[in-house]
Amino acid sequence: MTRKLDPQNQTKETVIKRAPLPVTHVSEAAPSRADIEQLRQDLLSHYDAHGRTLPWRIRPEDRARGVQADPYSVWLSEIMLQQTTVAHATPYWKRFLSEFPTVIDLANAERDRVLTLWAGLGYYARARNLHKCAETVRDLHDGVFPTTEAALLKLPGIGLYTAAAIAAICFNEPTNIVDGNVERVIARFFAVDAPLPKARKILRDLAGSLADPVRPGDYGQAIMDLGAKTCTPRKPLCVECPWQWKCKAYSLSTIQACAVTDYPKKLKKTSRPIRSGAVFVLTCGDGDATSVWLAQRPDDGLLGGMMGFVGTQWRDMKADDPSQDLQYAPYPKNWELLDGEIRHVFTHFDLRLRVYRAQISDSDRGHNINSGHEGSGAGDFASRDFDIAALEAGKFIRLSDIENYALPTVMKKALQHALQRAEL
DNA sequence: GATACGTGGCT
DNA sequence: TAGCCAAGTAT
Repeated sequence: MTRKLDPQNQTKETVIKRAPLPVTHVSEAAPSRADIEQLRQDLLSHYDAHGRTLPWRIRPEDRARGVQADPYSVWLSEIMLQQTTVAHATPYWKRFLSEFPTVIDLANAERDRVLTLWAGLGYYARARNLHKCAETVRDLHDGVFPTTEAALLKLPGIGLYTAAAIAAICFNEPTNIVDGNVERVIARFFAVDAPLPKARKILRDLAGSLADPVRPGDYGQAIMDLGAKTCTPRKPLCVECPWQWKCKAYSLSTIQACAVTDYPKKLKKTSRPIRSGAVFVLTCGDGDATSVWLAQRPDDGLLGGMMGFVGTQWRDMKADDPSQDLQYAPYPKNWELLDGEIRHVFTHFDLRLRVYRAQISDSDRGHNINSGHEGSGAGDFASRDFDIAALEAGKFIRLSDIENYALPTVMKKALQHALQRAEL
């Protein structure tokens, strides 16, 4: 039996024949062939009996009849589920599929519309790549998803995990599906002492040694389910685990040498720095006609391509200087610094955001905002030069229409803050 | 290989 | 509260 389970590791013939397990990292030798067969069977039986019904999965009875999943909806789910919980992603998946029933529909959509539907899901590069990927499938693949792991891997936003998952689930290719769940299950099963993230390669190889080539998609989903529902990060339910009989961490835990949750070992994360800055919420009109000034952020970097309020840079607390805030205002006006701060957590920093607010009349709007070139006076804030580029990129958006714009959560918080404080 | 990249839920 | 975690990818 020749099969490739790892696109990064294709030089050798089979998965079973891996490099010898490094004794320093693993507490026990690899399971026997017979054990591996038993483990596969245990997991798949467990999956057939208890597998979750998720909307992008085909139903068990259809699966039994050999029906294959739809690559478009599986791909959509896999991208959305990257670093995201099922509960959070599911409503988005339904909305996307409803508005874009096929990959062609998605490719033909405006990117801004895609970003709007994605708003709130986070990691917005996923949405930009999602659209790019759909365009690629439309333009380079006749509107049909490629069917191999290697070809899928070339598409934007599809990495090692997603390519393996789609190829296995939709096309029955015997790939090695490794996500965070699998890493945890495998680290416990083999009691791998090497800490994450350095242990990735070891865990990947160990995972590949167990992966089932006959039902690769079911196996992959089964082991991910096992990690999500049974072999959970905090309180694993070893009592119901089909792999308990061979699990090294469980075995060690029964002789009180360790707890199952000691695995996977991981390096301590450095604490998140705190950054701060300010945003300016400029409103125009009132009541139902209230509009706010929003600009599209540059395509690259944080919240790339999303809409947001104009503001200062977000800098390390120590480098942030509130006395300079008004130089970044989108419009010369008597800005009110609102009480309180927005707090928002990003992956790599905590943000504290001051919110300024000002209101302009419709006459101001017509006269100044759209021309935006005055500012020759000296010293007077009301006549300074302001950021014309930011102005030209922005526009007034009706609050009643704001759901049609790609506003990330941090900006929604700022808007809420400004509107609430304004009422006081 | 390390770092950038969102958000919400749970303890 | 503060930290951890969730079906990772791109650079």
